[in-house]
Amino acid sequence: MNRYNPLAIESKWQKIWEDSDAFKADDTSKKPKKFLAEMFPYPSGAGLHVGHVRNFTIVDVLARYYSQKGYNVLRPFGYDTFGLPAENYAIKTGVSPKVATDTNVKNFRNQLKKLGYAIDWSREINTSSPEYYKWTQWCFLELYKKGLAYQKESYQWWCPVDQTVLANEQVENGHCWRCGSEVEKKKMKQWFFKITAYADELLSDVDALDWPDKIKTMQKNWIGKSVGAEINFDNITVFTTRPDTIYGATFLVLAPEHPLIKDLVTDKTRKEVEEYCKNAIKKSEIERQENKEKTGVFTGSYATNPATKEKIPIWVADYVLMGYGTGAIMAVPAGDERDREFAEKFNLPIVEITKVPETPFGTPKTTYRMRDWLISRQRYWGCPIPIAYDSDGNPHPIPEDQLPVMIPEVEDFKPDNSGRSALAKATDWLKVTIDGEEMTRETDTLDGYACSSWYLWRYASPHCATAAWDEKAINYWEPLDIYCGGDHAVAHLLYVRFWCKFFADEGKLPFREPIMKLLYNGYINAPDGKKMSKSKGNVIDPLDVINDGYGADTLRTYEMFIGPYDQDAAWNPRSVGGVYRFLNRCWTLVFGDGAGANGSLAAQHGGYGRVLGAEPRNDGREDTGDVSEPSRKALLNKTVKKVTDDIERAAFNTAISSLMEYVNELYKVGASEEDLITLGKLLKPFAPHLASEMLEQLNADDTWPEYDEKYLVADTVEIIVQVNGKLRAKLNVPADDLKNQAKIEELALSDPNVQKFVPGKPKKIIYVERAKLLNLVA
RNA sequence: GCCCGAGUGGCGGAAUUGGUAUACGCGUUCGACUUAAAAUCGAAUGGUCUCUACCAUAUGGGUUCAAGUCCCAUCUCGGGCACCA
Repeated sequence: MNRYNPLAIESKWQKIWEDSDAFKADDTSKKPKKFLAEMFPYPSGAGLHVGHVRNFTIVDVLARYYSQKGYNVLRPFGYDTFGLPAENYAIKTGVSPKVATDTNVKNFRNQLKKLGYAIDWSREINTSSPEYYKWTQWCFLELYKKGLAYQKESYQWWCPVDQTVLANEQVENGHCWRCGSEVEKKKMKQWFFKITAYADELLSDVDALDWPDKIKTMQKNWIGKSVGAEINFDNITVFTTRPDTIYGATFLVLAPEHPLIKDLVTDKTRKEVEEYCKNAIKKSEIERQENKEKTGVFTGSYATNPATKEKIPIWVADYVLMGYGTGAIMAVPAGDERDREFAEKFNLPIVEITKVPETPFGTPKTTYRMRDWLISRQRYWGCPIPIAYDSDGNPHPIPEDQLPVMIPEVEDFKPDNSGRSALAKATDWLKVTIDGEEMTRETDTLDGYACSSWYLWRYASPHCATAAWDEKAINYWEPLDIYCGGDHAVAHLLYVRFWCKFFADEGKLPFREPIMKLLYNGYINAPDGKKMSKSKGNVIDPLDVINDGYGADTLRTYEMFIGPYDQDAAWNPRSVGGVYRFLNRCWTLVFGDGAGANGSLAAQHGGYGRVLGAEPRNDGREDTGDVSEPSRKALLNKTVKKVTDDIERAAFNTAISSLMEYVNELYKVGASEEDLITLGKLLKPFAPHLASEMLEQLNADDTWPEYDEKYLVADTVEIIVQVNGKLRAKLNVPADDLKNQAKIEELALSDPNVQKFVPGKPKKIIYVERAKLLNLVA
């Protein structure tokens, strides 16, 4: 007896797709293009998890849907391979990050193929391959040439025991993640990208994007535009958004890092102020957050309030941040809660604001919360910054013809105790000659987000050897039509917009926004509703689900059925079984005993399938295989419309539920060949292997079915009759009568149940043809 | 603290423009098939109640012929930001 055997069907089709390069995108096609991508993954040693599967399947459903619809689809794949896990693994085991990464990529690729994704494998990219990072370095130099990559002294986490720089995520509650000792801040020269140069445009262009409001709001808040004024209090400039409250300003507060403090202290206050500043600067942001209790010291100096002409004291406090505005504020305790708290603690005057200045004060000024993007990483496993220093310590770009600056092979991957990455251990590599001058290479590498800030453009021409991206390919494919991911709401999605605007200004991209539509998917949690984690032992391995016998089609369809794509969902093993049952029913319709082992149902039954009559019913009900042609057509067309509309609006869960309804109905009324072909086509984006098998058996292609409006209109319609908004009767009338309100009213009023609730003449009658509803007000 | 989002059966969820609340799936129950079980197929399944009636979409108000959907207030949960002047 035939049985649905997903694993056999899936390996068969995966081989066919692989052998035929089935998903290769055509760079010159005249068909309309669709370019879709997921946020490319960091290939961890653990392999794919169910969250990846959700993310990638959404893209796959859309990619397959659009190619079935006749679009020229580009659906590439890549790996974000630089990063700390590989480096830490290397430090621990001595295995080179390159070797470990290659293994992980290979594993990911095999797993992706087991899921049947419609990926154009000829476009695979990998950010740690020299042919890729050569162009990341080129991007850096473009920014450098325009002054948008620059160096600045900045504080960096430093572990005094390990003698090493730490990344933010390696600091846990102010302690080194490895040795547990308290970390310090160390002032070091660091590279930055001047993203703030684009703050205004990044903000104003957000609104027009077809992105979730949540992400748009987060980006806006992150950029954090404030319009205010700068006002001089003698030689101290403050920033305020409320210049109108200046009559209430009773003291000034400077950030501990403020450069003027040293000039303001007196012999009496110097020691105390210096001590305070030193401690405040050393404090981590976490500590500043934890301790909201106001602290501060008086500098000993006074400034003049330009409005009241009064002398007001100048204080230093760590609740004022050097990185925002001017690093100095006028404190208005009567108007600002923080200033009030500070004034109360230190007994400073609180003066009600009785007067508003007649003329606007100071210079209008706009500031942003967003800071420039710190890109220096003192790490080995990253893209080397293509810079060298001359004997005076001045930076020079590595000439373009010397790119890529390759990552040197080293034995020991630990950063050294000078705060430099392991690159500093490659002594030969460090030396470089530029224009005849011997120089020393930069040992910092780039933040991984730099590598992912341009990969979407590389996808258009991933093997282009003469440029980061080929102009023709960019013009054809870009910008990206649909991007899907569940992370990086601000960082990556802001950086890629920043680079896009920069390269557009350079004339290298013909658009100013890189991503037209964003689908931001939710997480998949463990069956207990908690986050999956190795330590909790509640991880569901997607490959286990496949190999348990459910197969990739069930896994994919289940993850699309689990709930709205943008909401978090908990894994439910029983529901996986339900989806498997559904696919099994689909299979049975075409291949089951009732369908006959050879040939389609239509061939066997001369038009109508089932299944019908092939097995006698044993449930005592009549076979309804002779259901009328119009109602059969109505069902089919209704389903095509529903599934099409649902995929378009990314409602994958309801698309699948309407396919389930369709199948349930076909079991009752029998399936025609057209029904089965339509089912196969509609099912293919979700369960491509099974659907391909069905369509092959039925001798059909996979073109997306069209629906015909005329079949959606049934010959009879059901009218809802309400009394005072409550359902009291349902009327079945010929469709033509929908226009005839008088007749419907008459029918409704003659219904005995309606008469019970409407004893006399109704006070008011509302008829809504669109909703097929009549409401009588009694 | 501020800014978003959400709250619907035993469970996941559906209801797209204010118009039949609970689609679809899980679970449960019953039936068919079977020596039996599994699988499969069919039926039932919000609550109260014998009466096809009343009550139910977090809570309390409101607007409307009509509210899960709109407005106001409250509670709970989730996410983001967190001394940004």
